[in-house]
Amino acid sequence: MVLTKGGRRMFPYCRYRLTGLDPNQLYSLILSIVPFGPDRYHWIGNNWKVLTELKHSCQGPCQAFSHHHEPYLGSVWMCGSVSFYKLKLTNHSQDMDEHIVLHSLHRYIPRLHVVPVSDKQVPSPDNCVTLGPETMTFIFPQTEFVTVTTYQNFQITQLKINHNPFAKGFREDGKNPRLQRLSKIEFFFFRQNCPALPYTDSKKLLT
DNA sequence: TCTGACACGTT
DNA sequence: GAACGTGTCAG
Repeated sequence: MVLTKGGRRMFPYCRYRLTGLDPNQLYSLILSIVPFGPDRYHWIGNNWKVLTELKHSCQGPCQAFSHHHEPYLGSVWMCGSVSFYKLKLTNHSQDMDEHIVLHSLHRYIPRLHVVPVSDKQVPSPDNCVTLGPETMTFIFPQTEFVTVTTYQNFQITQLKINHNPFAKGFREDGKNPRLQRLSKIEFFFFRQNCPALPYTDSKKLLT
């Protein structure tokens, strides 16, 4: 996931489908992002490798984000999928916009907290949700990610460009003149160095 | 490694 | 048309 000073949305974002809730009970949904470990990683070769094994965690307290629709009855939450697309990540430790502050080049994993809420304790800016003993927490290992400020892996970049509508302008079938100019430069460079391979392979070699 | 300006696309 | 969300690129 990319971190920026001003906050960057997660993509892909966390989306869940809930079942088994009490249809008549109010629930708040909280997403927290916790460190997978204290280690700092580097992209070396074609893998993430531990660069430094820190003896003491440099992470702050657990970071949490309330779903923007809340609280709702269990029957409402179970109607469809629940998305946290509005959640933003930042590496700015002094962030004042309620984004989740993370450290670059670290591994994290999101946790979903389903919090039963009584009618008398409806959350508000002055009354935060508390994760009590009745809170149900779910962790999905496949949602683990590494934070970066600059993409390290071309395949991930390409995956995001192909699936994120806001990055449509960078798709190879797009009409971005900037990309077309780069393609011509790459093609020229490729022909000078490796004229036997087709053009599509040259782009992989050069990136 | 990180930042900010930038062009382009979505909402 | 404005605000916002993207990856790129130069420094």
